[in-house]
Amino acid sequence: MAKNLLIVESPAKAKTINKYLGKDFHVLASYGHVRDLVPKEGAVDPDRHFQMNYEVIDRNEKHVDAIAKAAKVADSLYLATDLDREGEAISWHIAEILKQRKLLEGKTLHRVVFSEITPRAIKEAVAHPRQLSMDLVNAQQARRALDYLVGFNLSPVLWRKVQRGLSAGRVQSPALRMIAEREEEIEAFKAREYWTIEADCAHPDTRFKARLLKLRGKKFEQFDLTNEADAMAARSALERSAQGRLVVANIESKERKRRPAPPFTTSTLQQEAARKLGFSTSRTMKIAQGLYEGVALGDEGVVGLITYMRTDAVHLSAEAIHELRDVIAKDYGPQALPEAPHYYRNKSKNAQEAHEAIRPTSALHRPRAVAAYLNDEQRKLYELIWKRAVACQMQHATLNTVSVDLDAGGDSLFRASGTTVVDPGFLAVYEEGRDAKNAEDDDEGRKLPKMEIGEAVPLAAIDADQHFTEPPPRYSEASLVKALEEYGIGRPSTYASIIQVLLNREYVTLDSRRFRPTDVGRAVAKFLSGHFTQYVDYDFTAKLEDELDAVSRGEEDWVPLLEKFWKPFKATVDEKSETVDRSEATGARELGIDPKSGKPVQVRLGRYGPFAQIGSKDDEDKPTFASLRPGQSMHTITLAEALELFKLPRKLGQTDDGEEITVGVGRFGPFVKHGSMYASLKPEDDPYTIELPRALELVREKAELIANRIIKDFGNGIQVLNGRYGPYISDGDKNARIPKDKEPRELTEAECVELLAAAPNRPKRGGRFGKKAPAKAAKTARSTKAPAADAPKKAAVKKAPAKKAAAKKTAAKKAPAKKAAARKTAAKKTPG
DNA sequence: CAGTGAGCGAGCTTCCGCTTGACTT
Repeated sequence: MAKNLLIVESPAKAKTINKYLGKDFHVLASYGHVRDLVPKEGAVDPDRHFQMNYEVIDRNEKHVDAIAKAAKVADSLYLATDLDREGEAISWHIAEILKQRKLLEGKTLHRVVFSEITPRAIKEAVAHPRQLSMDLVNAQQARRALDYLVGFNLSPVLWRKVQRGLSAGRVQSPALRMIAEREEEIEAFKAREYWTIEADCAHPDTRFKARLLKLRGKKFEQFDLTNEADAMAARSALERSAQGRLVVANIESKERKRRPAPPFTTSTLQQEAARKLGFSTSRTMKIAQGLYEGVALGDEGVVGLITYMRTDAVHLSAEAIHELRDVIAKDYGPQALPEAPHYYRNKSKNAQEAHEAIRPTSALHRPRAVAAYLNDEQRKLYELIWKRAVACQMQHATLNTVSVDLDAGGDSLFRASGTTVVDPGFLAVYEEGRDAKNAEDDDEGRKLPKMEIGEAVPLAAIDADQHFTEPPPRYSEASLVKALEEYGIGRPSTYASIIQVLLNREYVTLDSRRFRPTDVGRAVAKFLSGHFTQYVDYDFTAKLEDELDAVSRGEEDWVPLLEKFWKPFKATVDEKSETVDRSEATGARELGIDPKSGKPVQVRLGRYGPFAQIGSKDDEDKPTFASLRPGQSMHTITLAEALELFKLPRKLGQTDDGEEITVGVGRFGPFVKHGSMYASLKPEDDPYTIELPRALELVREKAELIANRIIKDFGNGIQVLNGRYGPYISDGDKNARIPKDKEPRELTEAECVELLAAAPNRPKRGGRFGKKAPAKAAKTARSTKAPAADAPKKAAVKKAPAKKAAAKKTAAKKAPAKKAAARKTAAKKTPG
């Protein structure tokens, strides 16, 4: 048995390191954190020096046990978790657990760290162990406690003031704020008209266009021409003074270098994969995880193709640079190889740099060579990572920009620019994508004809074009991640899940891959930034990081740090809970007066979302209510649109048997009702205009569906049914899958009873509390165990209803037609 | 599963950051 036990966080890492260290070492993975605060109230006690109540994370219990078992027979323990704050804490927690289980007696415990997975780095680390840094651990505990205190105190305020089940946190709330504030900017934006003037030059060699640079002795600026009359006048004047030609007044040629982008971090990988491959952040991470864990490469066996994908570091190991340079010289020639390697340093302040940048584990695994073993998405992502890493060590590109000034007479000038590549350098392999095009991009690759000063260039036409400034764009997943990283909010391992939280809470929706805040999202963002300003400030995390750094350097103590935060925070929570009015917090609006009743019309945010209301609860007769339609927002709805909502339900007519047919909008969208049967409208149907024949058709379809749903009915509640995922058995309470080799139609009652008994227990719906999916259920499910073994049943019972409801919610949401986005078309450029 | 929204107040929700698998109605 191995004498030494070494613990790392990731099992893939454990596998690799095992190979490097040989027989004397047994390498195990902790699978991330092993202990965490109990996920309920009172996990941190501010009254008792912020004492923290930890427990082993359920899903990692088996890994902890494996570590404990191996520790028992080992002589020495090496805790080799990541070298950052979180990694130090994991090591400490493992040590604490082992101490509690009395497994450390008579053993030596070492802390070792490395920031790259190479044989050299690992051996070096093992040769130079150190002790656990309690300062670093305490910095982590402070971070953990603060996040808990913010989240578990702010969220309940939202439950009381806005809506049940909502959440707030140090990271998610500023992220939401960004999206909500961008929406306000867009709504407040007033498009400005401006005109550009271009000369269309008919040079005998090449036709080209030139932008107006100077008009009647004055430098031409964006808003110098803001209406058609002025633009036309300017154009005519230019036409008159130019007299059919422009004279070359000046030629400037400038050479400049372009340097390759640094190798990928999590954030830049997510951005570039979105730009170039159209991947979502979670897609990118999933594919990268697969490449990291390993791919079967024929004779070579299973090989991890990339280094760790959750990193904020841009540095590369010496070995990696060496190999990249070899490949560059071999594949692209010695002139593509700079004399010295390029070293990159991190710009983001909160970087913890526990890993290398994301790179191929070996540059020798060229994309073309491994392509056969990868699926489509893996191939694309690997190629991107490989090229970026190779390019970052290549020669810079040399570009030449030629600018020609053309005199139009009357002290007016046009300028044409063209940029050509003198030496492509790294551009031969890879160039980073861009989010927004600018004028310079248009010039790129454009080659102007050879001209000389004094030469007259024939003028084909002078064009004046109308433009409108455009509002700032809504955030995409990638641009949100970029913004978060710039503020130091969130970590590489959480970028994708932050987005998931905002979506799960229904704070935002993705529309054409851009974030739009919902009414609830806007209400929460506004409430928090208005009443808890400093805690959802974009700089809150950065300031916290400074303090945590001081703690980790041993200059400050973590308890006073928390004390300093907690007192004013708690006071604010208490005060706001008392004083803030609920309808103010939810952003209620008065729209005007209903002409029919003379009563005021309001939009408010209720338990089930935004709704319009005519009259108030103090009136003699009760107010009437109507939910807003999908796509409508309480921030933008008009009185007329709101009144329209009250036209439902409509009576369409009667069937022969005297049953009434009505159409209305319910929780699950527009529907036709016939007796007690409801049939959903299709996306192309409009509840306001639908007529009787179409409604009857929908009713008939629904009846048919119900008839076909039942494959077999045994009369005792047990049925064989047709569902979304194919046929299944149900006793009304519990469902069972049908084995592949069984024909559903031929199942006997006894077989069904047996299958139902064998099926896993599924509790009934969680009733009215099942509306939202807790982020945790989707993400970590910490409180859930397999119902087997010693797990308390309660945990499983708790989780399932929420998950079920969440699935339904999304399914129901797909049904209504997407509102066609009305877009302005004329705008081409934005100022600044 | 299908028209709720106030208020009464059972019991309930919620954070961030480390890591990988599990499985539908």
